[in-house]
Parts: sequence; C-alpha cells; structure tokens
Amino acid sequence: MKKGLSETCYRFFVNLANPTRLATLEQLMKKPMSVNELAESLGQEQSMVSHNLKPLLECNFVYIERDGKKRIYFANKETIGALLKVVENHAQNFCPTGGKCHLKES
Amino acid sequence: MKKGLSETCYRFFVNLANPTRLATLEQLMKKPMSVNELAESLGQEQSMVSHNLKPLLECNFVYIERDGKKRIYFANKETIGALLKVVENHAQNFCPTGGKCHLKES
DNA sequence: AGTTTATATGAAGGATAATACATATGAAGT
DNA sequence: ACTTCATATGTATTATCCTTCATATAAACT
Repeated sequence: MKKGLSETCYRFFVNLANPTRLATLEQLMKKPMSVNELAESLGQEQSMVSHNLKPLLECNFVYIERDGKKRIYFANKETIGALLKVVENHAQNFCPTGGKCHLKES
Repeated sequence: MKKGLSETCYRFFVNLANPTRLATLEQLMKKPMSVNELAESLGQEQSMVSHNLKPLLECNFVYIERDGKKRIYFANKETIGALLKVVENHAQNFCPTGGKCHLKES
C-alpha cells in the first residue's frame, strides 16, 4: 500500500465514522456539555459516551474544561464546523437524495 | 440514538475511513486513472480496487468517463480538495504530532 | 459469434471496532 | 477519612467491515 496523505487522514476519518461520535459532536456544536448531559441528550449510557469521547479527545476534536466535579466538553468548532460545511456542500451538490442515499434504517 | 446531521454524515465518513479508499482518492487527485492503473499504482489487486471504488462512486466522491474498454475514474475535486484542506489545517493547528499521532505501523 | 481485455460482483473467512455491564478512579464536600 | 457524585476503564460479546479468491459481465475487435 502506497503511503501518503491518506495515512495522515486515516485516523481522522475513522474517528468520525461512528454515529455516536458524530451525534456527540453535533450536540457539542450546539453547546458545551458534561458527560452526563451528553449521555442524557443522546439517550446513551454514560460509559458509552465516555468511551467515545476518548478518541475524540485524542484527536482534539473536543477539549475539556473542568467545572467542579464535572468535566465540560467543548467541540473544536474550527475543525468540526469546517468539516460540516464540506459535508453539507457535498450533500447539496452531489447527493441526489441530499445526503440520505443508501441510508439503512437503524 | 438521536438522529440529525450525524446521520447524514455517517456514510460520508465511513466511506472515507479506509486506507485503500483514501489512497485511491489521493491518486485520483493527482490524475484520473483506469481501474488497472489504480491497482498498479496502489500495489493492490484489481478486484480490491473495484470493490473500494464502488462506495466512492455511490457517494459521488469519484465519477467515471468511458474510454473504449477502460473506465477512467476522476476524483470529485471540489469535495475531496476541500476535505483535505480541513484535515491539513487540523493537523497543523491541533495535532501535536502533525497528524501522525497514534498511527500504527502497518 | 467468438475471443480478448477491462471491470464488476459474490461469498467466505478473518480482522477490527462497537456496545453493554461491571468496576475503578478521582475530586468535593461533610 | 468517608461518602457521594462524575467520569473513566476493563472486558467479553456482538456486530461490522475488509480482504481474497473465484467468477460474472460487458464492451471492442476479429
């Protein structure tokens, strides 16, 4: 396998290719939240949210600020915002179904 | 699971979260190629390249033009170019290791 | 129509990641 | 120091995706 930019990108996209993590980022783009607030707003268990926050944190897609016992997670708006713009633009211009193509019901 | 933008994005990123497909896009950003040319330049089997081109095509990350027996694949430069810029920017600004963090040797 | 070349598809096996449950850490307040 | 609250981690099962080999399609040329 030839190596290049694709190698740099790989972890980046693997990290994003997960519904829980995408939903997490979506929530955090609206407002910063603690883990439990995230869990509640996502309807997921706390441990699952924690598990998925870890890779997001490692790649600096999110960052933390402490608030007493809580840890408030913030989205990296620069990267995530830019990314969402690309996706939206692609969906508008190149997806016949506006981004809903081949989507399996889950 | 709450549904929203994350749902639109999911297939998008799943599609990109694959080293073969990323390498394919990287090659096609340089120049359009047939399947066999791609296979050779990637050092992969033809069937594997074909398998991986399929989802790229479905999401319109690439498109085809016929040339006799060959099918020349083109990258969607608008989307892929914008995407790579976001990744590069993120790597520069937010990755301590410039995008090489936690990369396993393969 | 048959042959060759180019590409696509099917299906099985193995690898990898996601989820859920249980438990551990760790900070704050008493 | 003990308790409580908030979050993180470990592990096993399950689900998902990737790859490979074999085969099918399909166009162009004879």
